Amino acid sequence: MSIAKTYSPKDFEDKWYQYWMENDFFKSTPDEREPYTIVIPPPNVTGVLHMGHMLNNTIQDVLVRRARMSGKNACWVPGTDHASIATEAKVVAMLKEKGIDKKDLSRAEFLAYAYEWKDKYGGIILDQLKKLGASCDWSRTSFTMDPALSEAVIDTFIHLHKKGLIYRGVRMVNWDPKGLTAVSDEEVIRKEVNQKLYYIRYEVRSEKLKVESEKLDTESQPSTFNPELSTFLTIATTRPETIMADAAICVNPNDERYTHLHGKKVFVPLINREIPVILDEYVTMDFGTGCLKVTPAHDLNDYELGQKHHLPVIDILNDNGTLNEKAEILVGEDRFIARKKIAKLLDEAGYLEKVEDYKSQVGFSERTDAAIEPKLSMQWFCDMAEMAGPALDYVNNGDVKLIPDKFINTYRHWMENVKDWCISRQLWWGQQIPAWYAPNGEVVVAKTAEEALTKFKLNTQYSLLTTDELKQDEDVVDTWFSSWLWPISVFDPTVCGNPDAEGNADINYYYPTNDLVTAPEILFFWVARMIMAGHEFRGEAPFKNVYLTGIVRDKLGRKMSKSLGNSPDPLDLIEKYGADGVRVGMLLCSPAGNDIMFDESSCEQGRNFANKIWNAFRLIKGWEIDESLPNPNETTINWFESRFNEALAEIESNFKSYRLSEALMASYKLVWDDYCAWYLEMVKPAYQQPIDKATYEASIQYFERILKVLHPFMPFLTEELWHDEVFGKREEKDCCIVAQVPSSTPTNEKLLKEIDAVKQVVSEIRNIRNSKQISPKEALTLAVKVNSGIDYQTYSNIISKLANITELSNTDEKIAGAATFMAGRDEFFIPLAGSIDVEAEKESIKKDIEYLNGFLRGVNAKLANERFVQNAKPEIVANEQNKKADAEAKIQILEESLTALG
RNA sequence: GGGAUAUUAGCUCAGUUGGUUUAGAGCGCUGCCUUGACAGGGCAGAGGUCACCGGUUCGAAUCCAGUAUAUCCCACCA
Repeated sequence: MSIAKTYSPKDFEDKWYQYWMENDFFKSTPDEREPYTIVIPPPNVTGVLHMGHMLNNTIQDVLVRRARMSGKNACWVPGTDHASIATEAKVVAMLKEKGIDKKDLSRAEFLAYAYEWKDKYGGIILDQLKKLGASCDWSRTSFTMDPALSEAVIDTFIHLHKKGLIYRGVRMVNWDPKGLTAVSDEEVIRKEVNQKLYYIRYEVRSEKLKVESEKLDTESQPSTFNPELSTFLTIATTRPETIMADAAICVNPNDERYTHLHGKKVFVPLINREIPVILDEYVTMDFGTGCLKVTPAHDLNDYELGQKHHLPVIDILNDNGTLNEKAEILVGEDRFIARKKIAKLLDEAGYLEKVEDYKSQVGFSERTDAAIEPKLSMQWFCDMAEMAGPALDYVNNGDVKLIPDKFINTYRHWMENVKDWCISRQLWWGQQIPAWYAPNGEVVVAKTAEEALTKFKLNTQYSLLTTDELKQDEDVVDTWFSSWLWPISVFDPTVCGNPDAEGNADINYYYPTNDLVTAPEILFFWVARMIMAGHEFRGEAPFKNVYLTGIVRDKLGRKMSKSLGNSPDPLDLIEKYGADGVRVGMLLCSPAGNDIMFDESSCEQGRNFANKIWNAFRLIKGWEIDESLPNPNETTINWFESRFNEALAEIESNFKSYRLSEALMASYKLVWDDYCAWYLEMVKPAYQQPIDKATYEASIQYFERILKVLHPFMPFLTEELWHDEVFGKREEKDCCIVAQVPSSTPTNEKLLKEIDAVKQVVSEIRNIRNSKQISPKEALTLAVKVNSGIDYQTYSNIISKLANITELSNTDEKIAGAATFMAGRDEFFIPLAGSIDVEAEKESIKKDIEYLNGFLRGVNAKLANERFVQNAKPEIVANEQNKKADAEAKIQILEESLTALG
C-alpha cells in the first residue's frame, strides 16, 4: 500500500479525533494510577475561538497528552463560562435587532431569550477546540450556570455571609446614563478629551475678611489674586454643574496661602448653601488653586474624603444624567447642557474668574459611548483581607508555583494591597443574589424565600410577613464569583459552602489539580481568587503550577483583536496548515510568560515539519527487505540509540521545567537533523536496492519511538502513521495517544563524540567539493593522519557513503598536492592532482592560524594572570590549559602544512 | 506618577547559581545542487563590539548603580 506523496492533514484529522472519542481515550475515572488534572479556563459560552485560545489550549493539550503517555490518569475538564456582562450585552444587542428593548421585558422573559441564545451558540467554541485536537474529557463538560454549579455559588454566598465576609456597602460605580446600568471598570474606555477648567469663586463669610476685601475691591487688583485680602476663594473644576452637590472645600493644612481659611465656612455660588472648609493633605498644593471642591456624590476620591470628614452626600443627578431637585437650579437639564448654562450663570453673577483649556482622561461606556458618571449605590462586597493571607502564603512558600516566577512580585504586591471585592452586578444573566428584602427594606440572606421568611420571623415584628411580600435582590453576582469555584465545582459542587463536607470520589481523587494554564492578565481576577476559594472549601490550593502564557500579538507587536482585524481565524489556519502544523507553529514562538509575536509563517514551518516526517516515513515504508543481506549499519544503529536517548533526556528536562517550545525544538532537531539528515542518509540503501533486515527493523523501531515523542505536539499525524502496516497489525486500542513514551537510558558518550567528528569530516569534504566545484557524484579518496586516537576505519563506510569517498587510508606523513582540512586535531588529505591552488590553500591555512593565535592569546593572558590561577576553580584552570594545548597543537600542525606547501 | 519585567544575528528566541573554544538555535538570507523519501527538499556559507554609560571582579551577555527604549500591572489628581 503506497501513501500520498505529500502530507495532507485533511485526509485523517477528523477521522482520528472521532476514533479517540469512540474509544473513550479522553475519558477519565478515578483509579489506582496517579492523577494528572487540568481544568480548562472556561471560555465565554457564546465566544468563538481566537488565537489566545489556540495558544492556551495547545499548551494544555500537550501537557495532558504527555501525562497520559507517562502512565498517569490524565483528566482535562472542559467547560464554558456564562460571562454575565459579555453575554448579556450580546443578548441585549440581539434583542435590539429584533426591535425588542430589554426594559420592556420581565426578568423571566429576558432569561428565556438568553438561554435560547446560549443553547444556539453556546458550545461552538468547544467544537472548535476539537478541531485543534484538544483531548478533553467531554463527558465532564461543565457550564458555570449549570444548576449544580449555580447552587454552589449561592451556597458560597450564604456561607461567606454567615462568616461575616460578605456585606452590603456603598460604592461608587461606573454609571452609564444612556444604558441605565452600572458597568465594570473593564468596560470603561478612557479617552483624552479637551475640556475646560473653570475657576470659580466661592464667597467666604467672615466679618473680618469682608472688611479687608472691600479694600481689595477699591484698590482693584483683580489680576493678582491675594487670598489674604479676598472674601473669595477660588477653586478649579472641570465640572461646574456639580457645585450644587458640594459638601465642603478642602485645602492642604500645610498650604500657607490658606491658613486664614481654617475653620471658616464658604457659600456655594448661585444657591448660597453654606459648606465648611476642611483640611486634608490629600489636596495637592500646586495643582489648580490649591482649593478643592469636595463633591462626595459625584467623584470617588471626593467620596472617600467625605467619608473621612463625615460630610453629607448630596446626589444631584438622576439616573439618566439630568439634574434633580436637589440641585435647586437647572432641575431637569442634562448634565452637559447644565454645564454650559451654569458657566454662563456664574459668569453673569461674577463668580467665574477664568476658564482654561484643559486635557484630561474621561471614561466612556464601551457599549453606549456615553460619558461615565461616577454614581454611589448600595452593593454587595466580599471582604478580601482575611482570604488574601493564606492565598499569598501558598505562592510565597512554593505550594503554588507561578511559571515563570517573575509574576510572584506582582502577585504579592496585589495580595498585600487587596481591596474588597464588589460582587454585585446590575444584570440578569447570572446567579441572582440570595438576599431578600422585607417591605421596610430590611434584608436577610437565605437560599429561598421560605428560608428568608423563617429568618425574618425570628423577630416578632415580622410575625405577619408572607413570602409574597419578600422581594429578592435584583442583582446577580460577578462572573468571577462563580468561576473562582471552578476547580472545585466541576468535580463536586456540593462542597462549595460546606468546608466540612468530605466530598465525592472525584474531588478526592482529582483535587488539587496539577497545572493551570492561563493568561497573566487574570492572575488576580481569577487565579488568586481560585486559590482563596480552594483554601476556604478544601483547605488546600486548587493547583500546583500556574503556567502563564503571553498575549498573542501580530508581528508588529499589536495585540490581536477583532477591531484591528489583525487576528487570523484559527479555523482557517487549521484548514491551511493542518491542526498539527498550527500547534507546532504556535509553540515554536511561545516562551512562557512572554507575549508571542505570532507570524503565520511559523505555521508553515510546522506544516513543513509534518511533511518532512511524512516523507521520511515514505522512505522507510518503501524499502524492500532482503533477509540474506548482512547488517552493514551496526555502528550507525548504535549511535542513533545513544543520540535518541540523549535527546530524550533533554526533552524530559524541558518538560519538567515547562519549556515547551524548547522541548518541541529538541524533538524537531532529533527528527530533522539526526534521524532524517544523518541516520537515514547513513543507512539508506542505494536507489532501488533492498535493505537488510536488522537495519530495517531498527529504523522502523526508531520511527515508532519518534512518533511517541512527537505525539503531544502533533497528535493527528503521529496517530495516522502509528497505524500503518509497517508496524504490524495493531489491536483496536493500540493507539499512539495511549502509548507509553520511553524514558531515557544512559548513552555511549564515546560513540556520540566520535560520530560528531565523523560528521565534521563529512561536512568538510562537502565544503571542499562546494568550494572547488567538485560534483558530489565524482568519487574521491581520503587519507587521515590521526592525532586524536579516533579509529576512523570504524566509520569508513559512513564517510564513504555520505561523502562519496572510495578509499579511506591512514597516513603518517602529510600528503602533497592534496586539499586538506582538520577535524579536531586530525589532519585529512584529499589528493587532487593538479587542481590545488597552492596560494589559496596557504591563505586559508594562514587564516586558521591567525584565528587560533588570537584565541591562544586570550587563553595565555588568562593563564599568565596569577590571580586567575589562584582564584579560579581548579577544573576551570585545567580546562584553560587543555584549550591552550589544543590550540598549540593545531597551530603546529597547520604551520607544518604551510611549510610543506612551500 | 508608583511598581514589575524586558532589551542578545534581518525575525522569533536559548544562554540553568560569573569562566566550556573568540556567544548558540530555528526561520529568513546568499551560493551551489532538479529525474533517487521530501523544492513544503538537499549541501555549504555569511550574519552579533549581547541597548548605552559607569562600577564590582583575575574574569561580566550573566552581578550592582544610572540612562534610554519597550511592554505590563496599579493609581490616574479636582
